[in-house]
Amino acid sequence: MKDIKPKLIGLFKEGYCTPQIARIAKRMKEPATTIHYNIKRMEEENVIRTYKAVFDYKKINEGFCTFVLINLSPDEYGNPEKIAKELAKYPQIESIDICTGDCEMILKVRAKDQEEYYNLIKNVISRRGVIKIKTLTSLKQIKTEFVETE
Amino acid sequence: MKDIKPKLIGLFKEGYCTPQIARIAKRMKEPATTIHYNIKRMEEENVIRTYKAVFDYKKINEGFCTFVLINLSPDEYGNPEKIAKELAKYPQIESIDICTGDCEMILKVRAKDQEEYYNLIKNVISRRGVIKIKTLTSLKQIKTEFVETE
DNA sequence: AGATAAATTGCATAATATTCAATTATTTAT
DNA sequence: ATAAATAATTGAATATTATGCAATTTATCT
Repeated sequence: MKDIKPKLIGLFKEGYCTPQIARIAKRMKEPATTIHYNIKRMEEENVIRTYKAVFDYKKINEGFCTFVLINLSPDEYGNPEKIAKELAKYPQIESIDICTGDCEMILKVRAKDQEEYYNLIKNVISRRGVIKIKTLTSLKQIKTEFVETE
Repeated sequence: MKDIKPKLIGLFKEGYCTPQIARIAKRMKEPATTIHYNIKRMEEENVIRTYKAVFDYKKINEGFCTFVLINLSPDEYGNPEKIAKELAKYPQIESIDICTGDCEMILKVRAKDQEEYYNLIKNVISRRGVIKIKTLTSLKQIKTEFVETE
């Protein structure tokens, strides 16, 4: 048996999906060509970045979700983006934002469990320039990526 | 001229997309029927919740992004989900999580600008049961919904 | 090991996206 | 205000792609 599921999940996290033009056309009561034209324009203008899947993360072994508030040392204030872009490579990190307020950076992280998260903190997130980390653990997700999770 | 764009954005936020089976099959060097079978199974098992678009939010008038840390009054600790589910109706709210740590609930919000966000705080997020709100404003988004942004 | 269920696959067909050319609407320049 | 140019809409034809089905292989259970 081939282990297709993990590969599919990988591809679907960032793309490999496409709009359902016929269904949209029916729903909006417009010709499919009109819908097609408008969508292609939005793609060309980069209004739409990608089409992707949203998962039940518990079911794909990413049930442990946290928000990580990060403080940087003053020497790093100049280019927080350098650190951010390195972190972006890690597939457990759903989002990265440079912030104002109590912290300079906020991550949303999805790991298998507390242990995997701990390793991520130890090996990836803790690094020169990061002087403080505060974790808020999600106990229950009501909505994610604009999708209500029942 | 028809105003198709906003309607498309609404549909694409939560669905109206579908996997590109042929492209995945080519990429993974497997027969399309095999890919099809595996995807359908993941859909039936609700491993995949939906297929959707990811936007350049600045370009769709949702450039003002914040994380909102919410404290609830002790009387509401019993069912934070009630409030959460009411908030979930609002399309500006990308995610809602019930948390441990410094707050009981954390939202990710995308509004047009500070003014629209202010109105959301006043009219929607502030309500009986919410005793404290702290906003962290995103200055720059490096990654969102698992997708690196530019 | 044999029986049962699950997964993989090729082929045929149905559904869908895409191209193209023509028409209509909108914007720009004079 | 009008003409010219550009952008958006559309239907019909075609090219791609998903899907259903039956056969085969692989895995699971007793």
